[in-house]
Amino acid sequence: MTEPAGSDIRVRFCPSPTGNPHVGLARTALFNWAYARHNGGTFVFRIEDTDASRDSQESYDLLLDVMGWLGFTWDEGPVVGGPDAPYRQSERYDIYRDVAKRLLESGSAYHCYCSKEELDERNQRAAAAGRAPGYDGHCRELGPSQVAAYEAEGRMPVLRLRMPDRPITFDDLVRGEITFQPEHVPDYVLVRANGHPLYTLVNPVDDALMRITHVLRGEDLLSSTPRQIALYDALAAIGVGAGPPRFGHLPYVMGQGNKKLSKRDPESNLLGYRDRGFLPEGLTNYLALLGWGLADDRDVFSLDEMVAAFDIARVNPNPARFDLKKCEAINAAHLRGLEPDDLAVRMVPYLHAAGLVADPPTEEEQAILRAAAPLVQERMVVLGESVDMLSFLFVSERDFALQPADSAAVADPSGQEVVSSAYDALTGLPDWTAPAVEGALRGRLVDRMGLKPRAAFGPVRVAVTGRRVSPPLFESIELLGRERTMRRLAAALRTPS
RNA sequence: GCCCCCAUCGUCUAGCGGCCUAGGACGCCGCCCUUUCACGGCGGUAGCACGGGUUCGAAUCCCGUUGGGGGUACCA
Repeated sequence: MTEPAGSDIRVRFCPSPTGNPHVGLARTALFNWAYARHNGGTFVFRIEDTDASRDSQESYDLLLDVMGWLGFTWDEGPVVGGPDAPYRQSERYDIYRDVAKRLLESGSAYHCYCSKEELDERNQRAAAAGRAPGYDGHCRELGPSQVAAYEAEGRMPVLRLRMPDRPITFDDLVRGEITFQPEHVPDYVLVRANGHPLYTLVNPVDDALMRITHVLRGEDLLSSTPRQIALYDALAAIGVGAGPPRFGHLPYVMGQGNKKLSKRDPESNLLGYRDRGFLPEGLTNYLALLGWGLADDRDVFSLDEMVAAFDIARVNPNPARFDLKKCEAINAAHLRGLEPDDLAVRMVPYLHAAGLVADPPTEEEQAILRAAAPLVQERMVVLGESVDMLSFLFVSERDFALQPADSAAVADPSGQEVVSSAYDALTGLPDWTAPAVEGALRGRLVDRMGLKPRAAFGPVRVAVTGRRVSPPLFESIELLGRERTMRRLAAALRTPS
């Protein structure tokens, strides 16, 4: 086997369109994509939709959507096409039928007529006798008369691969050399009795046909690697492909406890991260950290930096637990690193979904957004939080209301006094800027009335923003404008306690 | 049962025989900054699963044990 290098490298990402795209999927896509881009190779995107009972068009659409969101552009695959089109396996059944036929003719595969019941029974007996279970090769060398007898019974055969009677060793890119003994890798089914090709056949066939050189996938597929290697060899023997690719088995992404992050686990739902307002660069950065690192002392990096440095040999084989807290921290770091104008743009879909701004925003909304972005930038972990932080700026005066849990701060007598004094202090303020507002309020409430800043500005904050926690007060007041600020202060004074 | 993979702070990890009284990050806890919340700064908490080897010397290499995970489908 010659080592493919640089631009000869071809990798693929080949999910099945079942259910919602999940985090593990994204991690596998990321590592494959980064490997291809690092080497200037080709990233092939293939859809493995041969299980009609579980696959759905909706899931397929979501897959494409999410790949675009994460920024994993593919060189060959759905939409963009390529020399080995089509890239949806459901459109390639003729190919599989033909390959299966040639595998049978070459003797690499054979028809097996054993029924499920017969298989179970023999397995049980083998287990009882202390032998390894698994297919026993019963139909390997059937004579013509035996075949005729089975057919006369109306049995329909499956197609099995004839596994070689020798150990299979491969050099895993992340784990090193791994060997399986032949007695532990029995002949397995490639094509169902009803003629439907299985994943076990179509995955290696397409890898061979698409000249895939490196297969990076989850470690759940590690033990199926030897049987696939045997198939790649059998395929090469009939002129399909050039033998097995290199394999690298990525560590699991675990959820809470010691369970693999499963598709039903809410933390695994990729769309949930987008809905909450994770940045694609934040999420991919965190995902990269699950088994890989840019440098000892750097956790926050861009996708470009990852591509430049990515090395599959430096991937850690340990399973990694998904830690939402750290994922959020990484995302927050990326959020802080954004240009404020960029942040303003990215908040729009979330504010729009909450009914606060138009999409695209009006010119006036845009101006407020740009001015507000720097105020909230270091206060957010995810973009969705912009809704609570900025709603006071966009909500109509008619809909403006104090948060019930916070309203006590202005309702009690001391609060009323503070708000009343603030109203007086701001009345007739010549220029409505944050420093001027601060000067007026501080002069009146802190210097003259002798209040602690906390006691002075707290009630004002609640009256004006509706919340005890808000962006910086004086800047917020400037942005809100004179008229709305005064109206809110006045309204707070009328608030019955 | 059998096969395969894995094993450093709570979590992600650095470490590839001496630089380790084990470094960083997240989290958590203090303190500072401060108009709230954050950001930022400083400090703290906490780990080499166990037992044998090999070696002058082991977190690092080997073997075993234990623990965890995966596979063992006419799913992918």
